[in-house]
Amino acid sequence: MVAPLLEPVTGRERVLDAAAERFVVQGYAATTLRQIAGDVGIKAGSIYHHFDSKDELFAAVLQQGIDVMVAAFERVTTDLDGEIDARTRLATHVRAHLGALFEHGPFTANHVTAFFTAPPEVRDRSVPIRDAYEARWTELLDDLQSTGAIRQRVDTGLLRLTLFGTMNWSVEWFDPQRGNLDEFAAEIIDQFWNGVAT
Amino acid sequence: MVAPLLEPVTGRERVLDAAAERFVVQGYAATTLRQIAGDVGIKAGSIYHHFDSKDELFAAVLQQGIDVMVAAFERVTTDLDGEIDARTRLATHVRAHLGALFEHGPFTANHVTAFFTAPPEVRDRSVPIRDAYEARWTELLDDLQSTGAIRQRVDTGLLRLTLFGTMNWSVEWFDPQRGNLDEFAAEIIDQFWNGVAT
DNA sequence: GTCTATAACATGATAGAC
DNA sequence: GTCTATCATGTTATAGAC
Repeated sequence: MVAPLLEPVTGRERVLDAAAERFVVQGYAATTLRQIAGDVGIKAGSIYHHFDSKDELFAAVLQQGIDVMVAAFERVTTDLDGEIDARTRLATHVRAHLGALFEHGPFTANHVTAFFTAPPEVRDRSVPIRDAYEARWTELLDDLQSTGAIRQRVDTGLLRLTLFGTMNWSVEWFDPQRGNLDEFAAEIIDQFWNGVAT
Repeated sequence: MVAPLLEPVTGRERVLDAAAERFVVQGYAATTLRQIAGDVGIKAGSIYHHFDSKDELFAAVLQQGIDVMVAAFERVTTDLDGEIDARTRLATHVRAHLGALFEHGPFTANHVTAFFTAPPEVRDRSVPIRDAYEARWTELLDDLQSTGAIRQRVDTGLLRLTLFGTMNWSVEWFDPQRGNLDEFAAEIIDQFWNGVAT
C-alpha cells in the first residue's frame, strides 16, 4: 500500500477521499451522502458546497482514478525509454496497470468495483475520461504490432479489451496480501503472449 | 433475438420480465418499483405480493439468467458428445456463452450490466449461484489440460477468469446487429489458443 | 470568500390493513 | 391485488461562523 502523496487538507479533498472509500466497498447506490458527511464530520447538506450532486462527486472520484492510471502509464513509458523487447514493454505496462489498481488506494479500483453501480448517465459521462487512458494502450499495442512482435492477424482492439477484462476483473478476486503482483503479471503475460495451446 | 419459450402468464412472471428489462438498461439503483409496476399495470406495493423486496426481485432475475447459461452449457456439452478436438470443444462453448448473452434476452445480460449495480449484499448472495455455472467451465478447462491440449504451465483458474472477462465485457461494446457472433467467437479463440506473439 | 448547519421538500422502498 | 402511512435519502434554500 502506497500512502497518498499528500494528506487531504481542504474540505473538498476530505470529502473526496471519504467518498472513494465508501463507493469502492459499498457501491454507488448503497452509499449515502449522510455516511460520507459523517466520515468527514460534517452534515450531508454541506457536501453541496463542494460538489453539485452525488453524481458529480462520484464523477470526481472516477476522474482522479483515471489521473492516477494515466500517470502510472506515463511514468513507465519514460522508464522504458530505449527498451525494444516487445514482451518486456507489454509486461511492464501490465504490471503498472495492476500496481495502479492494487497499490494506489480506492480511486482507481472504483473504475472496476463501483463504475457499474452508478446510474447510466454517470457511466456515460465517464466514458470520455476513460478513453484518454485507453487510447494510450491502443497506441502501445499498435506499435508492438507494427514492429512485428504481435501477429498481424490479431485485432489489437480486441486484445486491449481482453487485457483490460483480465486485469480489471482481478480486482474482484486477487488478494495482493496473499499473492505476488509480479508473479501474477508474469502469468498473465505468458498466457497472452504464448497462448494456451501446447 | 430468440423469443422467450413461453409468454409470461402469471403475475409473478410478468413482474420478473419487466424487472429484467428495466434492470439491464437502467441498472439496479435507477430502476424504481413504480416503473416496473407501471410496465405491468399494477401498483408498486403490489410487487410485494410476489417478491419480498427489491433485492429479492433482482436476485430472482440473476437466478433465471444463470439457469439459461447453465442450460446452454449443458446443451452444447451434449451436442459435443464424442468430439475430441480440444480447440473445437472450447470454441463451441465460447460460442454458446456468447449466444446466451446476446441471443437470450435480458436475463443473462443482467449478470454483466446490472450485477455490479446492485448493493453488495445482493451481489454476495448471487456468488453461489454463479459458482454452479463457473464450476462447469473449470471442469471443461481442466479436462482439456489433462488431455494435453492446454499447456501444463497455464493456470486454468486464471484462464477461466480471462475468458469470462473477455466474453462478458463484450456486452458493453459488441453489437450483434453489426458484428457476426460466429466470427467474434473465432477471433477470441484464435487469440487465446495461439497467443498474440509472432 | 470559504465552509458549515438547519430546515424543508420530493421521491422511493417498505409494511400493514383492507 | 389496492391503499395508506412511515421512514430514509437526495436535494435545495437560507442563514450563520470564520
